[in-house]
Amino acid sequence: MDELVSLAKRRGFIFQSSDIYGGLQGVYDYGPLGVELKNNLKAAWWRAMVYDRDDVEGLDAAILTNPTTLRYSGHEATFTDPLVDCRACKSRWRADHLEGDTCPSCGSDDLTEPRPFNLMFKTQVGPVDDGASFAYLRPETAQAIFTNFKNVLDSTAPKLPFGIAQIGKAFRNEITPRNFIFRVREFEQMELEFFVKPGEDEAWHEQWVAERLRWWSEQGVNENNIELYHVPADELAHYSKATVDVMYRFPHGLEELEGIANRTDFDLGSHTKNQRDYNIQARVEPNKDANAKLVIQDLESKEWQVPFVIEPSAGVDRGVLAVMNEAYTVETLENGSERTVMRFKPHLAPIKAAVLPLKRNHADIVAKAKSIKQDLQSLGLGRVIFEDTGNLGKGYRRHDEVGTPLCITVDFQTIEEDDTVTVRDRDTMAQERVPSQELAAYVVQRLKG
RNA sequence: GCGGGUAUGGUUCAAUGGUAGAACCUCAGCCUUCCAAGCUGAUGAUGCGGGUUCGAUUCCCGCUACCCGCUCCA
Repeated sequence: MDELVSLAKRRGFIFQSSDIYGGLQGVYDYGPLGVELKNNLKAAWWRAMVYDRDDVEGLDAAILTNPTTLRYSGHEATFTDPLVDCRACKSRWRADHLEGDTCPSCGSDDLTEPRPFNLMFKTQVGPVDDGASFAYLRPETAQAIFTNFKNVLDSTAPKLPFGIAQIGKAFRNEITPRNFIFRVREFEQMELEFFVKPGEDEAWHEQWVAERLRWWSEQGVNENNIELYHVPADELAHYSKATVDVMYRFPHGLEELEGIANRTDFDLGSHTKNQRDYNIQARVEPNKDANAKLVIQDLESKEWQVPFVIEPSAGVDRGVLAVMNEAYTVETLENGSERTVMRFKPHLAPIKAAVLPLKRNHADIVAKAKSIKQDLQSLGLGRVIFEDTGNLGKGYRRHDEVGTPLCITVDFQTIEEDDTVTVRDRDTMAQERVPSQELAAYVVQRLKG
């Protein structure tokens, strides 16, 4: 982990946030390469979830959230202050209100450990902080998908099963942020809420677990480093009927990368009005505030029903960490020297290709290299850079370390003889001469692999 | 939140009660230079605040951040 952290900083992937003022616990910034990597990962998710499917729509909702939303979602009840349960009389106390280690009700000392809650960030709305008007920073992106359920239904007229996908920031006042970007207070989620007919939920749940494993594999995450964890009933979140966690072998241990939950009809059932008109199976609090029915009509029975929802919910930052960990390799070369290589899949690589002039002070070579850089950049593949280094070998190693799949070198042969360039492969270090005219097509082809 | 540890250029380390040295990186230049190895030169650091002291990077206290364990679950 230490090596990864120092590489991340040295090469501009990830920095401590507010670094020059001593940092801020559990908050990190993404640097020039980090933002590319993260964007690429999110784009890959969006492509797989939205573009490649015909049954999912996207959404980008606000972070500031009406407290009522989080009351009915159950978060206000479960994300509150640290609580201690008395096993003897089943009473529950705020840990900071206890005097000593005994239950104020029955005197028993058989208490649970304080449960670390109060995870939601609050902020005041409007310029005057009189406490009367506040909002939460969303603790998950999911809730806005539920509260927009009718809007999406009305605007896109989907039929079950269908999903709504969202990528965005979420905030939790973690008691113990730790392990670099693994557990942080400001983080990004990629969440799909996939709505299905009640009764078909379990089959869809299994299908989504399989689909998500396939996707992580496509991102270069070795299946040998993944384990599924079927969350036991007594550990399930308040909304869940069943949850399968995708556990990844992070540098600090086996931990959750993504959770795939069967949230039943809890969320829509909690947020809908006229709850009694529908056969809601989850136990929900009576809702007196919602102004919309979050239901969909069954095409066969014509009945209006609250669908079940399967939620694959992945951490973007955790994904970045996993992908970086997978990519990180140090190998010893034949001449005894070492090189560090980030073996990112090409679609995730922060820099797709680097164009290097053999001599930095040879005007024709430099001009040709810059021209090729512009040509490749215009292909829209992602970031292409002109690498004006004084030493070609150093340039190659530098790009190995940031995971650039291809290095293109302009030399004397290019300008004096046959207008070919060398393309050097990050993983094999093999070189191939390619005519300049064919370079664009060649690069496109290579980056597909 | 509890217990333990750490904090020196971008990175990795060194040193000292008299204000810091290296390697690598970076930058500028030279060399028809394809895998970090040549030459010349340059930038850059004691996390923050307080105390002790003639003087603190060094000793003490507090804070902050990071790491390990408990905890957690995107």
